[in-house]
Amino acid sequence: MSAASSPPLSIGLTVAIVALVGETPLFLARGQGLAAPALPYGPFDPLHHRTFEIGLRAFVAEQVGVTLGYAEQLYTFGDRGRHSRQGDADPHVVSVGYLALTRPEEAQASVGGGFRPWYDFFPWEDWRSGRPAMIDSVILPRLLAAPKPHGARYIERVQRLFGDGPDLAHDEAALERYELLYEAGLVEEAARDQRDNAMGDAQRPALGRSMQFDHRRILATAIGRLRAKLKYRPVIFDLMPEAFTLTALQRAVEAISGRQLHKQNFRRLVFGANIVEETGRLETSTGGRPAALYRFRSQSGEARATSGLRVGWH
Amino acid sequence: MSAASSPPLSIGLTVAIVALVGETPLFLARGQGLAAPALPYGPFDPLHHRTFEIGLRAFVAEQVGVTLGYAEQLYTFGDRGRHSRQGDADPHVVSVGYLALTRPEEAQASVGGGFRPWYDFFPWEDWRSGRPAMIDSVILPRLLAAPKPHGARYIERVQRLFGDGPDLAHDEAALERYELLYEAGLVEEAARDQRDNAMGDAQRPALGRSMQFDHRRILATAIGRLRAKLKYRPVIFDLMPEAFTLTALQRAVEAISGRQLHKQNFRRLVFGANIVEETGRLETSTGGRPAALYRFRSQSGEARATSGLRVGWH
DNA sequence: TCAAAAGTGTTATCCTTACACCCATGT
DNA sequence: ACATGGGTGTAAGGATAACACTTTTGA
Repeated sequence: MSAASSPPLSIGLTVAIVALVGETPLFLARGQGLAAPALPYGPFDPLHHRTFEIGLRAFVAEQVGVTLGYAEQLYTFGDRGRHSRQGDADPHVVSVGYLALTRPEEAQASVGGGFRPWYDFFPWEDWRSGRPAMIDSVILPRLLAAPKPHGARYIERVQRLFGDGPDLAHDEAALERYELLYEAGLVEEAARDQRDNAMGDAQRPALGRSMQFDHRRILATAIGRLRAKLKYRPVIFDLMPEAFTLTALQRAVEAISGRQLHKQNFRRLVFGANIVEETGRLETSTGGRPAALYRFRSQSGEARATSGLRVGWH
Repeated sequence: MSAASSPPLSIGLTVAIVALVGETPLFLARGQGLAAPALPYGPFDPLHHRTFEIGLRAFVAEQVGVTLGYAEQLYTFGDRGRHSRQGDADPHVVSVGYLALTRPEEAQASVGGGFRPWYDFFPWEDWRSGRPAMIDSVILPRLLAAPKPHGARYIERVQRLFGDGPDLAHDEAALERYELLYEAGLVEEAARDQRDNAMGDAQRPALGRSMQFDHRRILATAIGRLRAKLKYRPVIFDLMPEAFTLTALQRAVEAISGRQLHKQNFRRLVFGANIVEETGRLETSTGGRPAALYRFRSQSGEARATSGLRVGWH
């Protein structure tokens, strides 16, 4: 009856640490220069740390000197081969993926790595200036011309994830989109992972920058989860400085969700949720009329500072 | 850089297998009679199984003879002590929790365990006949009279999870509710897990039936996830027989979500989503006018058989 | 005086909610 | 005939989407 007879494995923690500087969503990457970047990861040692999250905060503080705010578990990645490289033996590391948020101030202070814009790795996820041209010029043609035999639902998935139907509002489906591109062999990781993949070497796919191991998949999971969470929990404020203008808040939500929002409706939403309060101060360096500075209204009251911003797109 | 230096741990799989017979949501429990039931669990061996899900299906088929339909990972539970009992040494089993669905036919055919109604273990989650009386008569008084010092947000959480605010529609918050009850010492597991808990032995809490280890927490996670999923993916059909009446479908959604729905609105929702099609047959044994039998419209077309049923409560 | 960004009032539209009612069958 | 559950039309109310406009600053 006991599960203790399973073979010993090592368990790792891998974390997507997200910060927002201005209108650019960033994540903390390890590895500079030419090599494909990786997410911070470290072993989980239950003798030293009572829970995953405690272990996570400890190794992040030690390894990269960043203090984490909000953290949540994403998914546990255990596929065989997920941690192998080239011709290595397979150590089979099972990894518990986490999403963590940190404030813009921390994004400067990191060591042994740097924060990078996440849309460099997922250019098809940034719809703030409208539907990215690459979807129609590159992604859809290649997806539909993909040589390999796909499942019955393949066309349906392509349509839902990249088509121009009403479901295009699905900003949360970042992982599904990445997985579709991976399956169709359009990201570099697909070619790297499968030697037996008889993909034409003629045109390298290179949709977005690639990462080591399955870390881009973990990052896609993090993006999707964060975008979903925005809508029902006020997590956006964990990415904001203490005080902010309403436009800055809107730009922040737009940056994370990768969608443009309607100004008035966004304001109504924010005020309706009773989620911010005025500081009384003004921000004058915006270039036009000075903007009122607000702060997050975390102090309980009976106000529902627990809800998120159920944005509907522009 | 490598995570391979972490100490060896054993990894288990624990699964909440859900079925629906009539209007009763069930899960597969191991252990009959007096002992607290447990969820099926088994070791994960990466040498035999390439992924968690493959390993899961294998051990479930072998152990309890049930064929799984839909399966999805829930959460990985790794807190120290989660697998200890009474005075045991702590083997620290990390467990990857899964939700799996199976058809009503399978619910009869299981061996070495049986399917049990999940609301026996979460009576406060069944709102189909209105707000359960026990919330006002037992849960709220005890939560508010809880002796231990709680976090700053405690009252806020009580209000949000069990109060009568507008957020009461939060059927998905099953895990949060269970955790609140656990923290307040109102479920048997809380007393069992903490010897140092100076809880008055006078009145045993016993809110709902208890389970072994942290399996009730995993089940709560499964319930919440399934309820959420219903709203954006047509998973309900994985719990239905081939053909069903619209009322049966409505009762199924009501059973899972624990809420009563409005007949006409539910029908409009179903037809609007273009998610079912008529079989042409009728069900006559319902007691009144015969009902049309429908089936799930999985065949693609351009119809969006991918969406769920965004129900709003009665 | 003009550009640039903040901030607001108001309307059209759709979706949600809920009322009330009719239909087909078994007893 | 009537009880039982299946099945539908339609109107009220509220949330959403988008229009166009005014205000306040710096250059």
